[in-house]
Amino acid sequence: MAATIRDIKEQTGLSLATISKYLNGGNVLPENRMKIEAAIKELHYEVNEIARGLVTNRTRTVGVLAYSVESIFNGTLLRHIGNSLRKAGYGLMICDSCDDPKIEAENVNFLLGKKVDGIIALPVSTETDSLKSAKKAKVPVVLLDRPSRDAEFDCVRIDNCRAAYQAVKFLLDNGHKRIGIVCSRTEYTGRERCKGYRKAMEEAGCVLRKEYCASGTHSIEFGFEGMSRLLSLKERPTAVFMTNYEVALGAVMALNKTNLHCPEDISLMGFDDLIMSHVIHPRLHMVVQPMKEMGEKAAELLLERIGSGQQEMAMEIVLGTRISEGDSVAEIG
Amino acid sequence: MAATIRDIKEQTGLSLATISKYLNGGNVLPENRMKIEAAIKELHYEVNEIARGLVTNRTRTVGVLAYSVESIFNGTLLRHIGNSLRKAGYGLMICDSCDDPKIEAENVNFLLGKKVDGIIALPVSTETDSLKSAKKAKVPVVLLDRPSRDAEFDCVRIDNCRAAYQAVKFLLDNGHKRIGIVCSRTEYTGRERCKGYRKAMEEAGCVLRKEYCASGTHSIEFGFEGMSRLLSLKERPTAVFMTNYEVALGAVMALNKTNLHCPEDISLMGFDDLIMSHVIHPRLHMVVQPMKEMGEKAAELLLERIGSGQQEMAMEIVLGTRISEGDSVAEIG
DNA sequence: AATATAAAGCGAAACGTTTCGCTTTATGTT
DNA sequence: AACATAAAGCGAAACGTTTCGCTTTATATT
Repeated sequence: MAATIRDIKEQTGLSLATISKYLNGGNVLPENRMKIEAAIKELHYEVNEIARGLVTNRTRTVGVLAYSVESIFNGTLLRHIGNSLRKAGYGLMICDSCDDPKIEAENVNFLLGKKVDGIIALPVSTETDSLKSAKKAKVPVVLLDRPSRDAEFDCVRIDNCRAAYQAVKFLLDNGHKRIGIVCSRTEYTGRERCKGYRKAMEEAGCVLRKEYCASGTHSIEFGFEGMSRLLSLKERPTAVFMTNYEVALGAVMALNKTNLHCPEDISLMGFDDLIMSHVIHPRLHMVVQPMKEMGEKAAELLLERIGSGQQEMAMEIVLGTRISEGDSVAEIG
Repeated sequence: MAATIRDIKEQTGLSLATISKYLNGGNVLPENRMKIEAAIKELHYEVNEIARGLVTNRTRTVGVLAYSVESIFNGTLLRHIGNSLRKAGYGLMICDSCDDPKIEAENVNFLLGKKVDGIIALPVSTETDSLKSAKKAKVPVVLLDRPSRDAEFDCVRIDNCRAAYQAVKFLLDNGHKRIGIVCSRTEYTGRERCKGYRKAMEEAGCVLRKEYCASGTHSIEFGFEGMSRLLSLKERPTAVFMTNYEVALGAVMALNKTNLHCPEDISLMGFDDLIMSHVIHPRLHMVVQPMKEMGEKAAELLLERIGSGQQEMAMEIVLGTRISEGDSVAEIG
């Protein structure tokens, strides 16, 4: 049906090799270049990527392994990854691990079967055994957001512990001492952020009260529940750090249910600058991650690895974060 | 590097044709079957989908064109589409249109270049010209959530007008007469839902007050702003219908900012049963769409079209909705 | 036992590119 | 004018499958 390089050959009288050379940016006499271009236009020729893939062993397709495709955080990351890859002519085949390591492992094999040129993975956990088969098949892997425990893969991420440390330090600097945390402990990032909280508190000589640390799952529900718990304490915290978007959303809803006000009665510090924050009243102080850079860097690094072909030492790109100031933190005592 | 069918041939002494037949589920003598299976295991053979694709002209890959990949609604749909397709051995290549028709058009061509076997599209608008090139290339297209203006493509969706009608009818049946609406008018679904609202109101003989209809973009921001507007009216509505998830989220936040209570001071009806609803207090009444069925049906229909090969008359699958009752609607007067 | 029929196997061509090694043509140097 | 060198073009093989049309083998029927 569709025109092939052979039709171009007939039309121009040139050889397949020459036409192929033209298609891949090689040098061709101006005269022949014209001929080829005319023929391409006339026959609506487009190169068949499948055939090309068969001989070059390249599909110009990258697999994206997301621990969950329902999270808005990942949606945003996905957009940036996609935009970057597209510019390079790469498509992305996405796989949803549904937060299940078993599905993740299946997905890796599926992607290898589809002969992707590389994989960007937002892994379910730091236990990245499922990715070993990719390594064995010499398909480059770049982790995003979450590193592997053994640091055996390239990784683009932020320093979660440090980011949390700075956030809590900010609260401390504003005079807060009784600082609570609503954090998810089900995934790496949450645990790291919790560490940062502890470190800042300890350094400041604050006691780490067990009842100030509400930990649970990465969900709006838990954010609601955790915050409710903190608010019902006899001596409730004067400030609360919420370790991610979903948790913050639930937590703010819990606060709204009471007749306490932010920042008069309680100060808040969130994590992840997603659209919600523009609408919550008062505007939240929050740690912002460079989502765009994260997606772009991951894409960039992966393309580089694909290009080089050889297996290099794993590298880590750790991007900086900053605190976006809102009106949710009061200076006290 | 990897084993090919030729290696299996050497190992077993059978012909390529026979092995290929086995691989594709054809009949082979038990004895030979054993040999082949042993060889496959020993050599870790896996069929090369690229080579297969070249001759069958099938990639077992489906393109998904999403108007935005940042919306949580689409994330959920994506998960269901992905799960269904995967079961059939299909991968999905996803493209983000960023709510821009121009990008959408580019994406279609990109997908055709990648030789996808079919496309599931959540189009930016009902103006689906960009998909015509897919039609020309005989690549089946199934629209999801939003139909095409000229009904020229298969489509899986709900009856938005009817769903909204029922929701508003529910409010009317509970004695409400002054019913407001916060709706997005930037996309098809929002406009249809608004129509349903009007129809129900008119049928009930209620005046359609202009100031009760807050319309704007599909965003949390607008939900917040629109609801604020309604709440500040001298004679404010006794009930408000919010036409989608984002708008509802913003609207509830706006309500929380005031000291009005739901359902004592105002009743609420939302749209889309996403996780938030389990956490908002009080639990929202809402229209729920069968997201899982939508994703599955779209996948199923597309696979059917891919299988049949021929172009059939476009069909529409319109799924039912229901109202999930919460505690946000009071019976009045 | 002869024959008809079904089942299994086979060789070769095809799918649409890229690439290797070689030849031809053009350009520049002495 | 002869030659060296660079540039462009070419034919053929290769990539790893599937599939077509045919042959061989096994099974069933009379």
